Amino acid sequence: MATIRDVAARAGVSVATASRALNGSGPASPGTVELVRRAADDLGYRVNKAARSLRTQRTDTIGLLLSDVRNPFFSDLAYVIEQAAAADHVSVITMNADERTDRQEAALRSLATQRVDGLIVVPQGGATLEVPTGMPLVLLDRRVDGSPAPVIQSDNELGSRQMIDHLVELGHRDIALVAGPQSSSSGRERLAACLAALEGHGCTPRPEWIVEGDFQERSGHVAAAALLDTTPRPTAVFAGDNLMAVGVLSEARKRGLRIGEDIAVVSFDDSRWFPLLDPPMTAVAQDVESLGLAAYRALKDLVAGRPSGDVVVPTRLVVRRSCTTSSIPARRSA
Amino acid sequence: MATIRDVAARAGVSVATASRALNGSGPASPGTVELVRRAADDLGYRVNKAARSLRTQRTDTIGLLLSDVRNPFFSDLAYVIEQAAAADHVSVITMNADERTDRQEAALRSLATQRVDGLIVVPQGGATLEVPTGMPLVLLDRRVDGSPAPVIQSDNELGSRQMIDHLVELGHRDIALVAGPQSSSSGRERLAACLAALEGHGCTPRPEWIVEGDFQERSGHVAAAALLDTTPRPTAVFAGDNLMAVGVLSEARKRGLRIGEDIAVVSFDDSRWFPLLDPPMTAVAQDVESLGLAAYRALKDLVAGRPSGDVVVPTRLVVRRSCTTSSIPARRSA
DNA sequence: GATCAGGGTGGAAACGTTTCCACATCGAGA
DNA sequence: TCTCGATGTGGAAACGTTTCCACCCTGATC
Repeated sequence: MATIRDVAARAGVSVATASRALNGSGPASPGTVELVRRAADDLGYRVNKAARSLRTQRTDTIGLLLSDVRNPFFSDLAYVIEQAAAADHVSVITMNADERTDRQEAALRSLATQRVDGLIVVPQGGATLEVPTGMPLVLLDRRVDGSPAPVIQSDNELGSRQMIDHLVELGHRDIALVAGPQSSSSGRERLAACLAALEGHGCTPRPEWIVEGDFQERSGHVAAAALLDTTPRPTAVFAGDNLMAVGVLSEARKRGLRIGEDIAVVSFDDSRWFPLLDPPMTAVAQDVESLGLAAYRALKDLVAGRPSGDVVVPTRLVVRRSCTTSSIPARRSA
Repeated sequence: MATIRDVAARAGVSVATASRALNGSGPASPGTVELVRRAADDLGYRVNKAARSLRTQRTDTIGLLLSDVRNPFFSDLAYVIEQAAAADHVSVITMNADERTDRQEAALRSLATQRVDGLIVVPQGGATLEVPTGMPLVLLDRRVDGSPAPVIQSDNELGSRQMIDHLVELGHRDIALVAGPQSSSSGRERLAACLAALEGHGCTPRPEWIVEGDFQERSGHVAAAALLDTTPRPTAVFAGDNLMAVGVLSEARKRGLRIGEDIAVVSFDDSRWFPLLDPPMTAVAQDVESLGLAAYRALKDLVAGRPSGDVVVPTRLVVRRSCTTSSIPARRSA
């Protein structure tokens, strides 16, 4: 591959001049610029990022550490962030923690040796986030205690309240919660907000109606299996993310329950698939576009040395048909 | 951040020795190794990849160019490939072409300046794939004419035949096809195989029953809109990927058609969501794990200078309930 | 006509590694 | 005792950039 040396030689100028001409980083006569550009084109020259990084101490690359790429919520976030970064000619190295703290550590080590300019992390609960000191860091979707990094997240309190209010309005009083892992802030916040909202309506759930999952589909199954065997059975189940909702849904189906009639199933987190389910699922939609853009912008600020703060993005209730009222016992029909 | 110089100083050895000790790349006494290791640990030393790459001409990074991360088929592939690479301490830079050729070009340019060790690409149809000469390259899911790069893909011929045979066996004879873009090899192969299979059964479809989409959800809507207005109406629609199937499904629903009763809708490409749809969708499942691993292994071979060849991964028909027989006219009940 | 400002240019250092080469040490074999 | 090979070590070059600095012009200002 051609180096800047080759380009300079072909253009008949020095390496220094070639560099300035290509980057516009210093004085260079229009003629020279043209000459160097042409030489670079002819040779198919592409700057060597490793060499540039070594010299400039920047990589024009950021790290994105997700907890699960296969969760559409996160893959959509990755999409938005990658798009925004590409517009700035910044590359994104996406890694996966698979909801595991050891993977998170490994990924962070790897990102550190890459000397990425900054990091957007969806942190694993229960782990201390070991990031090289001085490395710009933005937390996405979840917070971690004691970290000074800005946090970009949905308004979990609002979203939870919207859904609980909706359910109660429909007449539900026996509402079960499949919470996210309580080691994660989003899991905690959503559960707490749901409980507070329920409390406000005077319908505190039975303890056995609160089950902790891990944001993955399997745990939705397991939780539903436990929940649906209780007597009395709850009339509605609110799952803490889209994957667990899917788990709950298929477990309920397997038991022959008609969703939306025998029992309501709803989800925090919307999904493009929800409108097509049987029946279409009511959900609290997160504004993925805003979340991703805010995270990228926050990181960009940090990298540029500007201060940056937390962002809370509002949620929106999307009512579909997975919680019609027919399942509700008469006592509440008043 | 500590450099190897600092480590060497702290361990009281030369830089050269420190490097050898840390990498095991040359002779070093056990005592020295221990000493250097400890010094590195104390300092929290992480090798600077840019510097290493500059010297070694390797980056231990590969590029993965996808056509659409938000398509679960591809995000699952990304997951598998990233996992496999991580086990080798290889990083993956994932980029998105968004099914657009200009984005593909931009991404390839960017990947070239990163000097990735190799490239796994899901190529856009209709574009010539400009990859730096000598750069190891593996094509995934789709082939491109004239490229000598190994191709890893599902057995489109088998999958198409499995599905057509199944439909015909159920009594369908009026089968419509929402094909993938004919600029992509997978789109072409699947359509050709479907037509051949239909021919074999003596039921060549009417021209208006063959519609070309672009693998995205919207085009499924559009195709279905056209298809469902024809008279006679086809009794079954076979979509070329999971996203277009979703589009067809929701369009059909919007028109009040009962899927699996009034009309059958099936898909090339399975999805974790398909079992939950209304009704659960019959699909040709691709073996994503095998595809991803094969692609990574092929690239690894190429990077190591070993030859590598095409891989065709078998598909599997997953029968659910989106194509029961009630929609089929009597003429075929014999 | 001398001075000055500033644009354009080239030489060379520096970034942090790895690795080639030369050298020293040591034990074993002649 | 001398040589030899193996082993461990350090110096220094090289990878491809960017950027500091010094230099040479040119044209304008005094």
